[in-house]
Amino acid sequence: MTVTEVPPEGLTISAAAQMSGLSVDTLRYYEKEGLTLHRPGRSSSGQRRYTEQNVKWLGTLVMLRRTGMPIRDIKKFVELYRRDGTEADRLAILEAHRVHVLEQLDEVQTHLTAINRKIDYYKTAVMDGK
Amino acid sequence: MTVTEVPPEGLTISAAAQMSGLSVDTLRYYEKEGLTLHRPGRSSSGQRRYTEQNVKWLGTLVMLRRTGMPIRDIKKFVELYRRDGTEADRLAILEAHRVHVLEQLDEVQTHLTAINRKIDYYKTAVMDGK
DNA sequence: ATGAACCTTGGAGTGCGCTCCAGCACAAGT
DNA sequence: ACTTGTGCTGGAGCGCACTCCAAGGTTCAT
Repeated sequence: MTVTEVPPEGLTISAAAQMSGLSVDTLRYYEKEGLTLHRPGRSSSGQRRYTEQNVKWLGTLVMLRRTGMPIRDIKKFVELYRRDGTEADRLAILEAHRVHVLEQLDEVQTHLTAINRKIDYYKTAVMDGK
Repeated sequence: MTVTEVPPEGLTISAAAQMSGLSVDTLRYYEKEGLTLHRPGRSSSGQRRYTEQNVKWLGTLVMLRRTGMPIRDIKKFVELYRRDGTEADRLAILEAHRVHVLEQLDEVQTHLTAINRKIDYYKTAVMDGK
């Protein structure tokens, strides 16, 4: 039940980049920073091969990054993730992050209504000929 | 009907910083970058004095920044703002920005539901004793 | 009148998150 | 066989938005 087929021999880095919405450079950078849950395997000639599991984790990284979690915090999360019995800690991090995201959203929404007010003001001003 | 009194001689930079939620350094940086609508006046000894108008504009800058508008785009907006008859252009910029903010919000909200799902998963996992 | 607390400037430095590059190896299509 | 494309590494470079610093001036309370 995969959205897009991942062949058993794995995806090339460019394919994984396309699927995750990240750039090839970013993928290598994340790996260098230790953000991958498992490093992707290598072909006989040393090229990365991404499994479906690898790609799924990239999705998690995107989720965390695009909600504003800094690289170094993600790193801590991943390190936890790699050890068993850390479920409670992972939960704590996610819940703290959730609160953080909600605060962000709230602030942006407040500013958004101010933007809307300004837009309404200009719409009237422009309509009234300059 | 001002929220906090602004004396006629104006506020010091640190007072303006406190009111706007920006740092003193950021205030000077924004001014250097040409983000102020009007540069604040100076005391006899050359210290900045912020009027209520100045402080209000800082609020606008905060609104644009915290919704993700880059400094260089704000700069263009301010330059427009300083010229008369640019109301339609200002409106266009604000509307484009509004769309951008809505897109951002939407993406973050999507990721948020994914975070919530993960949290629910861990809540169950943790409850079931590790 | 001495010291702390504030302000000024120009410019250097920082942290973040990529992004790009050189120089090389391998892969795939024709 | 050849050419084009893709991949590898280590490391340099970049854009952004501040943030800090040195060196000095002013203000004010004790």
